This record gives sequence, structure tokens and C-alpha cells, in this order.
Amino acid sequence: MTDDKYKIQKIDDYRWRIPREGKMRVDGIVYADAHMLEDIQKDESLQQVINVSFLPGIIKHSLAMPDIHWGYGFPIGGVAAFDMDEGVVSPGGVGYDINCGVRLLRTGLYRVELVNKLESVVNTLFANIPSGVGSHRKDLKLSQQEVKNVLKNGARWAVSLGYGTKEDLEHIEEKGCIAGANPELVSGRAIERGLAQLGTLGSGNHFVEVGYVSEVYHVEIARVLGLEKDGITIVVHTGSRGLGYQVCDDFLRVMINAARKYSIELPDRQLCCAPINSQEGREYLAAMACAANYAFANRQMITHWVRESFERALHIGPKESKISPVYDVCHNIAKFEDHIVEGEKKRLCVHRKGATRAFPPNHPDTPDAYKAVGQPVLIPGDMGRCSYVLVGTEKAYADTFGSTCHGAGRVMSRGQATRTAKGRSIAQELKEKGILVRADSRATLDEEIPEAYKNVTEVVDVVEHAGISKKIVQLKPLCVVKG
DNA sequence: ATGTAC
Repeated sequence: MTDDKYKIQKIDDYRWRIPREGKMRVDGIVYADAHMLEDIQKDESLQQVINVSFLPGIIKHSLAMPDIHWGYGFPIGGVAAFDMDEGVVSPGGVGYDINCGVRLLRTGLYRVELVNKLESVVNTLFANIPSGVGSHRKDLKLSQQEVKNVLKNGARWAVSLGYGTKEDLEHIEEKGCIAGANPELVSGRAIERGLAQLGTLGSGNHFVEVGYVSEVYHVEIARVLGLEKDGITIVVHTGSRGLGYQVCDDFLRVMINAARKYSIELPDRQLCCAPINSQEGREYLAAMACAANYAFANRQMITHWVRESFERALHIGPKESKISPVYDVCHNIAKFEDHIVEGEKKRLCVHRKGATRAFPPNHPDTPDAYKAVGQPVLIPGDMGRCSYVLVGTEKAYADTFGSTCHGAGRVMSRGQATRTAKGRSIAQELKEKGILVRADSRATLDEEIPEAYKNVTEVVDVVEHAGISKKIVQLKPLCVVKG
């Protein structure tokens, strides 16, 4: 149902327009089907789409993906691109968990080989990868200087110390290192929080999930990605931990002052921002790049301990497990990218918050191995259902600044989910569905119940039907480590 | 998401 609260106009079955009015500089465009649009209107996220459209220098549209929900200032599931001269950069448009993202690993193993071994696999992963709020590694505490090396070099830092191979780096967005990182702009407090958290999972929706390829929608492209039916896969979902949180928090304070200093009118203080070319804007981007690089290194370190855990739990060597990254995507980031605006190539600052880059075949930033098929897009669902691997398309490049959805998207707040889970054993319910779960805290499992999320299949069907991604395979979970 | 309110 459309709601006159937002004057929503239907464009087609999968796109809706919130027409520009008042102080809006551009239209809002929402990717959803009619049923989802109803869910989306249960929170304030469409008002946030409108608020984002007020910001100076916004280009074309304020975009919302089908997994949109309420977030800090900007909606989660939002995409907004800004002109380099007139536009702004905003920490709220990236999110607290800078470079929260997803890495997919393929293996040389098949589903039948893990029968009766899943318990050992999940227990070993749980023991080797610290999870939960404030989790840290007892076996790896870095010096401040070493953390600064991580912030400058990202996943490359991990590989240089033997945590993975150079080949791994070819299969990561930006090759695992965002340019322009300046560790001198990261506070001592943020670095302090990063000393012992590299190689840890964190809490909430973060997880390591072992699963298998349950459906193949496009055999040829799946083969290029190294995926085939019943092959074992591992999905890693985590970000920049306390360090990234602290960078965001530090710069929100800076940006509140900057917005006043540059006379930027804000419909919501949480949209605080600075011109991209201002000192504050440049400094945030340089600190954000540091946190993004920490997250890339984090997923690389976790990959190392996943490899080690599989070898130990299954008594096999690397030549049998053959664990290698398919790809690694950021879904909370601001980036400089070239896009076509009014027929001309233009450099923009693209904010993706709970949204994934989805570049087409032959784009210079699509990795060489995937040039013919498009950039892999990794979409985790909730713990009880499934995940998807998609690839980016020309239509995404043309219509959404090369962006698509990032996951299932919450429909229940954490508190609501906790109340719904009261009196139930979520671990037991998942076990009955054949999914083993180990979690640092029972409370997290309650917050993450499958019903708290939209059905990821419906989300993915919207982006596929709208043409901004192409579905390649579905993954189903076998065992999960949660925060 | 977050040493879930320095």
C-alpha cells in the first residue's frame, strides 16, 4: 500500500519515487516490492531517505535498497553520492561499523565430507576466533606502531606476516587497502581499542558461517567464482570493531562543529557532515580509510584462523581444504568513484551504508578474474535461512551508482526480538533445522532470531528483478559461530 | 554496530 505520508509514486513493480518537495534537492528512490514497502513504512527510514536528500551536492537521487531500515541519521540500506566540489561527507552515511563487510571463502570440500564432523568444526572455530562484545585475542596484542601499519596497509599487512597469500589480496574489494589512510588522524583511544581486537568477530549480526552451495542459478558464472553445487563455503561477516566505532564517534563531534562552521542546514543533527574538500571532510575520509583497512585486515586474519581450524578439526592439510577467498565486500563505506552523470563521467563521493558495491563486467575495479562476469556481491541472510552470491550489472552502474542491497534487513528492533525469543531456546530450534550454532552469549542469539529479519530471498528477488544484480548461487548454513 | 551511557 502506498502511504500519502510520503507521497510515494510507483515507478514499476520494484521501484518507488518520493518526489522532491520543500528542501529536498533530489527525489528519493526506493527499491522494494509492494509488500516490503509496507514493512519499510513501519519505522522512520523513509523520513531518513528524505532527510539525506536535503544535503548539499547530492547527485541524482537519495537511494534506498529493499533491506532498508532505521539507522543513525542515514538509513541502513541507503546510497547517496555527492559532487566533489559542492558535496559533503558524513560519518552517519558510513555508519559506526566502518567497513563492516562480508568475505566468502570457497573450499575443496563437499557436503558429504562434513557429515558427523560439524560439531568438531564449529567448536574449533569457536575456540580459535574470539566472539562477543569486547572480544580480544590473548595470543596477539599489537604495539601502537604495528596497529598504525595495519591502518595504512590493510589486508596486505596480514599477508606480509604470513596470514594468507598474495593471491588472497586479488579477491578483496580495493585489494584490501583503501588509499589515503593517515593513522596520525586516528585518536589514541581508537588505536588503544584496536590493539588486541584484530582477528576477532564482535557481536550482533557478526558471524562465521560454514555452509554449502544449495542452489546454482547460473552454472557458468558460478564456475568462474569457483562455486559448485554442494561445495562447502564459509561466510565471514565482521567489521572494524572498537577501533572503527571510536573513529566514527570522534568524528561525529568534529562534524557537528563543521556543519555549523560551513553553514550546512541539517534536518537532523545525526546527518552532521562537512564539505568533501574541507579540512574536516578530508580528515574524516583519511581516518575512515584507516578503520576500513583495519576491517580488511580483520577479515584476513579471521581467514587465517578459519584455515587453521578446518585443518585441525578435519585432520587435513591446506592442499585438501583448499580454502580461498571468492571475494570480500565492504557494505559501510564512502568512496571516490567515477560515474556517468547527465552523460558525462564525473568523480563522486559515494556513501554506501548497508549497501554493497555491484560493479558490472569489464569495470576497471572489477577484479581481473571476474572481468567477464561482474563483481561478486555477497548477501548474508539471517542464521536460519540462507545467503546469496550475486554479481553486479550495467544497470546498477547506470541507476544506483553501482550499488545493491547488503542483507536481509531488520524488521524487529533488538528489544522486540528479545521479547519474541523469551522462553525459547534458539540454539535448540536451529539444531532441529540441522544448523549447529555456538554463541558467546545467549542474548545475542535471541536478538538475532530469524523472524527479526526480512526474508533475504525476497530482498534478493527485488534487486534481481530491478536489474541491479544477478543471482548466481544460494548458500545454506550448516554451522555458525556468533557473537 | 559499540568496553550496548565517560
